[in-house]
Amino acid sequence: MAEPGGLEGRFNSGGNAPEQPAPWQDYQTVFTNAKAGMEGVDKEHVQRVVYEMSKDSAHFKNEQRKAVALEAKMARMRERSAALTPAELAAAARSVDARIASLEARRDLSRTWLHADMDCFYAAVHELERPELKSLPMAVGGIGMISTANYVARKFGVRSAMPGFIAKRLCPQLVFVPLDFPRYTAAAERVRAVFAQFDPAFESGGLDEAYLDITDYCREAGCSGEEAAAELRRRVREATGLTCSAGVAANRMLAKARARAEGICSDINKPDGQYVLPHSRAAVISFMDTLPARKIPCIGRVTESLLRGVLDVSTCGQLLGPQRARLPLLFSDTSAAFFLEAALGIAPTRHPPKVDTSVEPGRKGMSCERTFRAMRDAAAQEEMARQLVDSLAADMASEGLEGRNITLKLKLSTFEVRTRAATLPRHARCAADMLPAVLRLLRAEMPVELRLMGVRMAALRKHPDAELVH
DNA sequence: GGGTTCTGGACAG
DNA sequence: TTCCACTGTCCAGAACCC
Ligand SMILES: Cc1cn([C@H]2C[C@H](O)[C@@H](COP(=O)(O)OP(=O)(O)OP(=O)(O)O)O2)c(=O)[nH]c1=O
Ligand SMILES: [Mg+2]
Repeated sequence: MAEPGGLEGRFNSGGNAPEQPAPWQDYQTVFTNAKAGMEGVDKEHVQRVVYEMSKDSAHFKNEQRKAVALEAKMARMRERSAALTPAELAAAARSVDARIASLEARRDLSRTWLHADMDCFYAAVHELERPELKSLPMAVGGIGMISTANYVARKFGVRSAMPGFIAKRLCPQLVFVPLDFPRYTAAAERVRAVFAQFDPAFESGGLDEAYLDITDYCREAGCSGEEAAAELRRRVREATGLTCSAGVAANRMLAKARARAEGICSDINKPDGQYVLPHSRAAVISFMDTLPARKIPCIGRVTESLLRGVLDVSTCGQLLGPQRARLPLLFSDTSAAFFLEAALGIAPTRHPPKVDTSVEPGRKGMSCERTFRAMRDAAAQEEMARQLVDSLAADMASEGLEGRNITLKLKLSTFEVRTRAATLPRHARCAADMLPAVLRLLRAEMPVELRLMGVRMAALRKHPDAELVH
């Protein structure tokens, strides 16, 4: 998204706290971002435990390597920013302002969007069948990795994407429940049946969330977005026993950001909530003004720190401030355009056209990867490749797909990731047609000590004699 | 100049 | 089969093609 760039030293040259932070305070992992369920958590304690359990690991070394690379990129962008001339900045400001004006002229506040997100989804599904788990700290996943945790566990600082052994240290009584995708899929189906009542064309993002254009529903039911959200949550609870949170606003991005601002993903834990952003330009502008840029979907940890480190920007309002002229000069055209639209609170208000999945693959790629105990043995690695290719081929067959571009993914014991791709002479459908290329790619990397191997097929198409599934 | 392929990486859930 | 996952999308930059 972002790219090397230049700088503007005066904005952040001397702004650091005088006291040196303890090393664990400096360890910015994904867990340092507060999330739903984190109220009343001793964040310092959590951060210290995470740091102590990480600091001597290969994983930690790799994180440091990435941090150094990010720092270097930031330094290049600062330099470039500092080198910008007043003439360049003035010209850029004119074009940015023209773009803002034209975006503003086409702002569409006529639609009503709802973003729905299930609360603690995987954990809630398990609690449905085993109610006794509700009062126990529980995490879904294993000792290696946690997918999500219930509210009791979150109070201990346990959260998504946290390795289980660290979570166990934070909360020794933690109960682990293994992943059970068939259950989540079944629950998602029931939830989606409810979503369809409000918008038959709803778009799901993963198993547990969806974007709904409820404009038509509201008109037909003669209700407000707020009332529709309450009704949707009521029907979801009635049909599934699960709770969800909803954001309502004039477009999809705002609907999600509105909920993220104080519900999901916020410091305050508010499950089963709904959040409405009024359809007025003033409301949108004032909401965006103080909204942390990080709350915008697509602005992650890295982009957030680039914006802060290079431009001293942390809110959407600041994105539109004096620094706006630097955006197109420091970031790619697409990134800069995206930042502007996002900061203005502008996003698509219509569903994209549907693709016919009986003709189109319905996806761009399909992959399969596995983590295992460090492995050096070449024969064992080749056997692993065979297994992965077998299961990939089986997955592709289940959707009647064949592909022409195969990628081998390796994660070394050092956590360094390598991908090696090959374009096949013709589309491959069965494992036997994929394996030779995969083995060739693998052998070219040997000797290596691996902790993960994966295979991915792209350039997909539906093969001619594919049966239409149900 | 354009296109394509390959690689690494950000992001999301 | 584990002491930091797995699946999928998109993008930028480099290398290579014409
Ligand atoms: C964030 C995340 C989620 N998941 C899975 C587990 C989650 O239950 C499911 C939905 O993700 P989320 O909606 O991000 O989380 P959640 O539903 O568990 O909790 P919240 O109440 O805050 O919405 O996706 C992962 O497997 N890995 C991840 O890193
Ligand atoms: Mg959720």
